[in-house]
Amino acid sequence: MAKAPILTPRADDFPRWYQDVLNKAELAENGPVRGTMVIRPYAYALWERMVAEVDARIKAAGADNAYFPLFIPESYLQREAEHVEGFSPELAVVTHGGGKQLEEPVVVRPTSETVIGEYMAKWVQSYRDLPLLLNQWANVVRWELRPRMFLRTSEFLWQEGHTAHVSEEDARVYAERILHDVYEDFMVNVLAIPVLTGRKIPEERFAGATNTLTCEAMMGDGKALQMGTSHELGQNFARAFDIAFSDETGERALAWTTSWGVSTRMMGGLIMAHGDDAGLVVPPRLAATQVVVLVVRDEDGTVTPAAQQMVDELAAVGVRAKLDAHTATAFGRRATNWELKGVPVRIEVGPRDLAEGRVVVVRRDVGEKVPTDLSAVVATVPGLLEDQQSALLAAATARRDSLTVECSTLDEAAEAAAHGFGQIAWDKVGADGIERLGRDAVTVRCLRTPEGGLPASDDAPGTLAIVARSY
RNA sequence: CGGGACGUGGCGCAGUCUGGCAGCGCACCGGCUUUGGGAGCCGGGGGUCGAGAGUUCAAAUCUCUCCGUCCCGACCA
Repeated sequence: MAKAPILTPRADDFPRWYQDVLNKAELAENGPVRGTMVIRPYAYALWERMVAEVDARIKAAGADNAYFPLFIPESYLQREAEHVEGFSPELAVVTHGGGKQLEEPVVVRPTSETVIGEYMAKWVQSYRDLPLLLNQWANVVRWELRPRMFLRTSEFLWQEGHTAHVSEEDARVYAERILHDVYEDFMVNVLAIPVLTGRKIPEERFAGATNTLTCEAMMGDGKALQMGTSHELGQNFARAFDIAFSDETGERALAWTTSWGVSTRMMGGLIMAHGDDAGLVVPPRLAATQVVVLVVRDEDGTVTPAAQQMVDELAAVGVRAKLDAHTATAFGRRATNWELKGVPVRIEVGPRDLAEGRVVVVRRDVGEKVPTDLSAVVATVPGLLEDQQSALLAAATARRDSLTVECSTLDEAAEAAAHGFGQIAWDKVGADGIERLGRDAVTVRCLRTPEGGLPASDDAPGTLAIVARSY
């Protein structure tokens, strides 16, 4: 019997599908204040996994975690002209505290370049203090006109790295190292999302940066999502906050700084990159729960212990497994719920299976059901998880590539962006081209060399532009 | 911030045009029967109809103001 679909089909209404997934998979809901978001436990567990994986890579890149305050003196923001101009429209400003009007308003951090710059200036005296490599996990606030859960909320969680270096070259190399070794590596190998790394055009640069590098991913509707950025800040913040040091020759010099971040926006990317009409699809390496062992029914009380034993054995070989023995709820509903939540592998165990010495193993991505001998399950699951991990990346890559069109005119590029990405020679775009594409809500997502590398400048010869509609 | 749609138990909606006891499906609670893809039957509980003001004997329904949500455009991770 045909049931009404649980989720609005993606092809019918993608934004509605996204909302449905958030609700039905119990990921998040709106907070009481416009633009704020409550992250529910299942989604927060995924975020914690992202944090763990990204944090490990940041530490491997040599940065140390620290924490800087939520409140920033308004005057700090004003020290860097472009920075304050860029962020003013979206600042939350506290004017009262302790029942009195404050002498100087404090802003709730939209990002922490300014406070951290102030302290870097204190901590950096000598070239021997450099590079100074800091990171913090924090919440930030940017008042949003048009919030969308996870993608653009007024308050979001992120990681912001801030570094200071002796030379422009060192800063550039480090910003690129973060882009590739931390962000791209995490997104490709853990999130199974193929990202295009590239250089932002000046209009899309971070306020106060001299160069912004980005990871751009394609979502299920063909639109682009900026999943992470790494900025070269030149000496702009060093000058504003006097981050200066004595070099080897005793000369006083200004440091070169970088900053870089990824946020809870990645949750939105995860949902929209892999999700299907049955719900979320979580790549196994990310999944907080990789396997759910589902007791179909258990009249005589023998099935649940067998299932629990399987969970224990899976845990013993390093698989994050969970037992679902809530047999008061019908089997079909529970199966559907785990699919909504995107758990990579479901193992169904019922009395019939035990009698036959096997279980049914179901893969979330393709829905394939494989009867498997009880004795072989624990040994096959890790390989199954890895297969699914690579299948997700392969599928996402194939889809992106098939929706990426090489174009030779702006009209072709705009047409390509109606469905996916357009690739066009950057020198064919220019200011007029940006205006032309903008009429179709298409923007330049990033610039790349023909080999997929990072262009050394905004106008390097041969540079290609990736254009798309974007979130 | 402009254009459009919409706010009615937790979720999805009808009722609004034409004012007259606040309803339906799902979810929730209890009982029995069930359980291999969204269980069935019986019995329950839950809503100041987004907020405020106005018109009226009477407002979910008419008028005004405000707030919020979603979609489309200008800004962002």
